[in-house]
Amino acid sequence: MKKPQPFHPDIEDVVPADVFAALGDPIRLGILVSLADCEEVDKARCGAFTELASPSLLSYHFAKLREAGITRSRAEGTVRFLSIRREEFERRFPGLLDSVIETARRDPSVPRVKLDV
Amino acid sequence: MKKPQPFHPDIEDVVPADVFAALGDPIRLGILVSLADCEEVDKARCGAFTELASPSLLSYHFAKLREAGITRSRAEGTVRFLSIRREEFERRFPGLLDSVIETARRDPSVPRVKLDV
DNA sequence: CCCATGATTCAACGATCATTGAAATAGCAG
DNA sequence: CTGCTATTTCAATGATCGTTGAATCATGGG
Repeated sequence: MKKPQPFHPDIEDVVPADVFAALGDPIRLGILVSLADCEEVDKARCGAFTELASPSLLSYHFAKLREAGITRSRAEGTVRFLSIRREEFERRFPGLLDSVIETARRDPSVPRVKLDV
Repeated sequence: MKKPQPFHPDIEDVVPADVFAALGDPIRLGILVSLADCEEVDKARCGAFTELASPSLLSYHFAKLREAGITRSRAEGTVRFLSIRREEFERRFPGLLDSVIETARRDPSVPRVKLDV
């Protein structure tokens, strides 16, 4: 059986309160800024975030971000790649993601991971 | 005994994850955009929000917004006035509040109240 | 002083959350 | 097929959340 690609909500179904709820956790903000700071777009493995939390907890947080329409997760072989749904999200909530990322990036309370080689 | 003015966190102690958590509820977003759309700045009574929820539930949500550093609450006689901590918040998280409010304002899922006379 | 008004506090509830560790799954390499 | 690696799922936990309704408190007006 093929491993199914995970569920991604239609961006139009995403609602502001759910987005903010998903952002309301330091680990998830850490995942987001780490992704945003990653040069190699769409090349961030899930396994690269282990400094932030245990694998199973990461999986939980990945799902939260994904279900809030913020990130996309693509299975490729045994690995999963994570990326931000930039263009779609920008269309849906213009300007929001940029200031969220800027805010999180500036703040030392948000944990980080270096994703680039 | 004088009714004590409620607790407001030092804006420097406010952390992004807590801000987003506070924004992660439709009623609280509704309070925020209603405040933002109010012409008479600093003149919004707590009691003007009863369309959004019961008094006790409103009180709960007011506290969440206040403790996240987003709003200010000033007791004056038997009435309490609510306002957004605009300047302070803008200094602490430049640009964030504007795009949050714009996002919430644009979205029909966020309930609203008409505060002006 | 008593009462009405505006608002908060409290106790309770079920629901969801973040976290853990163990088990399951899928693909790849031998 | 066998095992190895990357990741998710599941079951269980305690904590926090959103909501309700009753009780409380503070203030101003009669």
